[in-house]
Amino acid sequence: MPDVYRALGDPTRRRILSMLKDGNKSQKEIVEAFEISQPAIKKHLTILLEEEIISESVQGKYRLYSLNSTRLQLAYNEMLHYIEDLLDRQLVSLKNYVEKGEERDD
Amino acid sequence: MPDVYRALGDPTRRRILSMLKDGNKSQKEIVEAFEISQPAIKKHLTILLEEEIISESVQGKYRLYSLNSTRLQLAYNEMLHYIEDLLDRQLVSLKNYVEKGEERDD
DNA sequence: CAATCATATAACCTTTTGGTTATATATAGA
DNA sequence: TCTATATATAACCAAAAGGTTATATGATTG
Repeated sequence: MPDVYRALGDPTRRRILSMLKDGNKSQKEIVEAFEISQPAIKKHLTILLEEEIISESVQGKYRLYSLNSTRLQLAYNEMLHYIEDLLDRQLVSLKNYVEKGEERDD
Repeated sequence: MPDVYRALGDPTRRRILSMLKDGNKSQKEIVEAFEISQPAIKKHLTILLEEEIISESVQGKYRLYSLNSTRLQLAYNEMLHYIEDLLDRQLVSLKNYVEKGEERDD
């Protein structure tokens, strides 16, 4: 079972994911958006692929990366579950929070 | 700002948190519940304390640990919010999920 | 106060993580 | 086909993470 925490545990990887939110990106584009080397980026991408948080597709000489929404949503649910269980009855405003998050406010 | 991903990123630490869900525990009790050494547990506790996910209170020769629910919830909200932001419009059934989770089903 | 029990700390080890540079491979185009 | 460009891989490095054992400290109790 893939480890979401591992995937999201690094700030560079979170920045990569945020980039992909705005549409698929080639490895080159990602590399150019950071100050670290291409092999370093490649390693982060490999980890994100391993944890199935992103997907890869080959297009000519380019590699395109995209968010794996399904997996992210699973991760989300997994985390929700875990914290729900932890906080149990003390979980006061989570439903509230999500509702606010989606439709902004009451 | 403390790094919640760091605190929650380790399975042993998540297991410790799950233990504390069932009531406050002394360090000794926690150590006994795991197969690793007391100093190893102590290190995990220190990290959780640093990130303010748990609190400590001295009681005689014991150290009692308890969940810091507020902080824990903030931590998860931060992570969940990040994922929400990633999924943005694609986040279809989150509200649904939470509602079902809370009031069972339709 | 001596012994015991719970916790703290020091020193050390191995593996993982996140990075590097140098170089190989593969595809596209002139 | 030769060249330029995109990506992959190898070899290496330093620091952090997660663990160990040995030992010190501090509180409780016989």
